[in-house]
Amino acid sequence: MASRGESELDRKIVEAFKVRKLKITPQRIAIVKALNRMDHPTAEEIYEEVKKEQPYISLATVYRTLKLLINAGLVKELCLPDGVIRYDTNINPHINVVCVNCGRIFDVDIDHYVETFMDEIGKAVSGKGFRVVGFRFDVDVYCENCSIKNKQFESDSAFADEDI
Amino acid sequence: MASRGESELDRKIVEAFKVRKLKITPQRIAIVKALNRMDHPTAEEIYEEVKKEQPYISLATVYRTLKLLINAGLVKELCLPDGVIRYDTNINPHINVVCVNCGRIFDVDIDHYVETFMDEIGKAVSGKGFRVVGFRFDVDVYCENCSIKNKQFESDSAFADEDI
DNA sequence: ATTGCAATTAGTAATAACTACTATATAAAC
DNA sequence: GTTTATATAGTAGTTATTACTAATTGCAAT
Repeated sequence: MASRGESELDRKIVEAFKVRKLKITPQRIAIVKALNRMDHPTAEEIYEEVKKEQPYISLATVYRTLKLLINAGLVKELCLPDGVIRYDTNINPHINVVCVNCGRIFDVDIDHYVETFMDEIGKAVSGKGFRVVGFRFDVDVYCENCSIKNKQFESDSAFADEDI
Repeated sequence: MASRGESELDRKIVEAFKVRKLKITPQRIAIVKALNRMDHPTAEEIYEEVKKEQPYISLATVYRTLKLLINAGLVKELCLPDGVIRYDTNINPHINVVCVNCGRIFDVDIDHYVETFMDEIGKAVSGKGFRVVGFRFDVDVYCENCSIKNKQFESDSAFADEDI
C-alpha cells in the first residue's frame, strides 16, 4: 500500500518540508499534487481542486500552504492585470506571456537568454549596489486567436508605434 | 488668475481627456498633480495626498480617476510582492527594481536595451503568433542599504547560485 | 505501540482593497 | 444662462486574503 502519502510527492518538496521541520499532512500533499496538475491556478481554483480529494479542507489551509511553498521557493506568485494572484510551479527563469484578451498564460522558456538579460540588467543597475535575488518578466500580448478577433485594438497600446 | 485649473496640467493629459470627452474636474486635476509629485504611490496614499487640496474628495473618485488614466495609457499599475497595487507615472519602458527588504522602488531606464529585449522575446515567442502590446519587468534586489544589513539572507534565493 | 506536545487544522470572524450604487452636483456645449 | 450627460460624495457591497481559536494530528521520543 505505497500509493498514499508522501511517497507520491516530489523528493524535492519532501526535502524542503523536512528541512524546515514542517509536517507532511494529507492536506499539504493534496495541495502540492493539485498544483502539479494545474496551470497557473488561483487560490480559489486550487481550493476547488483539492476538495475533490480532501472535501473538508479549509480555504485558509490552502492559503497557508501556498505561503509555505512560496517561502520555500517552490512556488511563485503571478500578479497579472486582472488583479487575481495566480500560482506558478515553474520556478525556472521564464517569461509569462499573458493574453490581455482571453487571459491565457503561456510560459516561455528563456534559459538561453537569461544570461544576456542579466548582463543587460547588470549594466543598467551597475554602480547602484543592488544585489539581484530574482525577477518577474511578464509580457502582455494578444495571442493568435485573440489577435484575429481583435483587429480594432491594434493601436491601443503605448508601445503600438514602436513596432515591437 | 491663470494659476488654477487645467492650465497647470500637462498638455498631454488635457489632450487625452478631451479626446475621450472626459470632463476636467478639480478632483481629476488634483489627482494628476498628486501623482506627478509622488513616487509609486498606492491608491490610499494618493487619496491622503489629494485630500490636502480637495478635503472632501472620495476614495471612490481616486480609484475611478486612476482607472481612467490607466485606460488612457498615462499611468501604469505595479503589482509587487507586498500585494498592494502601486501607480507609476513613468510610462516609458523601464525596469522596476524593488528592494525586497525595505520596499523601495527604483526606476531603471532601459531605453537603450528595449530593442535588444524585444528581439530576444521575439525569438523566444516566435512562431506562436503573439502580438506584443506591453510588458512588466520587475527585478527583486537587496538595495545597497539592505544588502549591508541582511548578509544572512545571502543564499535564500532560487537564483543565488547562478551568480546574477 | 503509546505518549506528549508543538504544529496544524477547520471554521469563521475580521480586514483590506477595491467596486457598485444612488441621489446630488457640475463641466462644458449650446 | 440653460441644458444635459458626466462626475461626484458617501456608503453599501464584494472579493481576496489574513487572523483567531478550539480541536486535532504528525511525529519524535519513549
